Amino acid sequence: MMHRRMTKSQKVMLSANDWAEAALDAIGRRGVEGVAVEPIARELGVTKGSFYWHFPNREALLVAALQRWEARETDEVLDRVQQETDPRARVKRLITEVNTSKKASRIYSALSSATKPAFVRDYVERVSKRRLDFIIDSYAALGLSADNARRWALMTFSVFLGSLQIRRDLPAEWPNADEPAFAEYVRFLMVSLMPSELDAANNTPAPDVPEWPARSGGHGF
Amino acid sequence: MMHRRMTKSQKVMLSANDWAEAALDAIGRRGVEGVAVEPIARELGVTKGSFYWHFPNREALLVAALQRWEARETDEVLDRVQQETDPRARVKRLITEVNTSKKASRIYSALSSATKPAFVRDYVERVSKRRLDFIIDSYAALGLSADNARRWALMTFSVFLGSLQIRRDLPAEWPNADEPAFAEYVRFLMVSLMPSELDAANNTPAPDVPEWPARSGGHGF
DNA sequence: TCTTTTCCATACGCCAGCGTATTGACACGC
DNA sequence: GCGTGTCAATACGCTGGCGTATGGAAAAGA
Repeated sequence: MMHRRMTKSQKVMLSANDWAEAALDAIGRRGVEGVAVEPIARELGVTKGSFYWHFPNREALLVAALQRWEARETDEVLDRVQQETDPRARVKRLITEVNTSKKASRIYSALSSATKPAFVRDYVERVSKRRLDFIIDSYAALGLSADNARRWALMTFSVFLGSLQIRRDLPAEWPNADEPAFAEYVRFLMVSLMPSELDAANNTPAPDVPEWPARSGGHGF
Repeated sequence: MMHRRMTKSQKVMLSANDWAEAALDAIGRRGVEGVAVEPIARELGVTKGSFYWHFPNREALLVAALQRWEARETDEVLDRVQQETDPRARVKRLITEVNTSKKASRIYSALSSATKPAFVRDYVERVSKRRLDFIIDSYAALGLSADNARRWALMTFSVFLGSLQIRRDLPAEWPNADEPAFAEYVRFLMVSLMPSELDAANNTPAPDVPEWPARSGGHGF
């Protein structure tokens, strides 16, 4: 529901949110350093005279963009996954979520590798921690101990983040969502990232296994 | 073996490699955009008069830094892992390699999210592909089919990349290398990222498993 | 000794982006 | 109509980084 204010002889009036959204887009396309007032103004078809009415300076624009990002990455994304009540379905949803919104993943990685405005790291840390905690809770809901849930969650979160990076750095190696190889890989990951019932029942604090344990079943049939 | 040329009254003379190395360091600390001639010159204790004797422009410096990076990330790192002949030991080495050289991982992620000099993506793609291919070969050496080796390798590479990102974005959530939790997590990953002998024997092109198969054994005892 | 080469400093012009100041155009209340 | 508030254009100074031009000092040959 875009509530565009039209005035000045049918020309679009910009709001602070429009600028924040454009800044987020710039982060995804050019990185945090690419959030420059005058280039974004050109993209929006105005001059920076408009910007400095809505914001005091560039840093305020970055903060606004980061607040929007944090809200979206928690409320929206997590809510979408949280609709799944079954923890297994949650993990699967998380995996398939990798292939949605290439733009969102670019923003995430751009913010992750950003260093210059120091407060960016705070937003990244909060969003990342919320995601990890959510996965931990999902595994805990399966009956795993706290330590085991944390281990599974760390691995699953790593797969999630790593998959985003592979899809960007090696797009040719990543199966397309419409190919059968993609569905096969998702099923493969589900098997690998889901503990068995025995794991849930046997909650040892440390995996007291021999060095290279032979695992029976699970993959291959 | 640093072959430092000392002249001009005991002042260190810089070489092109010194500049390239400083540029790599700048990439890790400030990102690709942070590779600026004059700031690096200040860090090296010289002026840009020195730089423009060794390089024609900033782009040449970036190319030199990227060439050094590509050489190091393939020859050195892979050779270190390749010394392990056992494919299982290779994967374990790769996992523990996550916790070494925080600086190298920062460079990797900075280059991954870089967009402005387009040729950066070529270097990232080549290095990433070599790493993935190496992991694929390692799994293939276990007797897996090409498809299965690729699936396992994609998952392991994802875990590797994702772990680097978690260690940077959520350092508090990542176990320290000296804590017992780290060793436990490594063993956990080894179990999860290693196919069983049954998998190697049963090379079905697709994991023909039920939706949520029950896996027996492996974790928890 | 006296060139020549090597490496660096200094000074300059240029451009892009930040932030400010000022003005202007339109909408709306009265 | 007339002020007032809202949003944007224009013009300006400032800074930081790029690239060039030129000079200079030390080392290396001759």
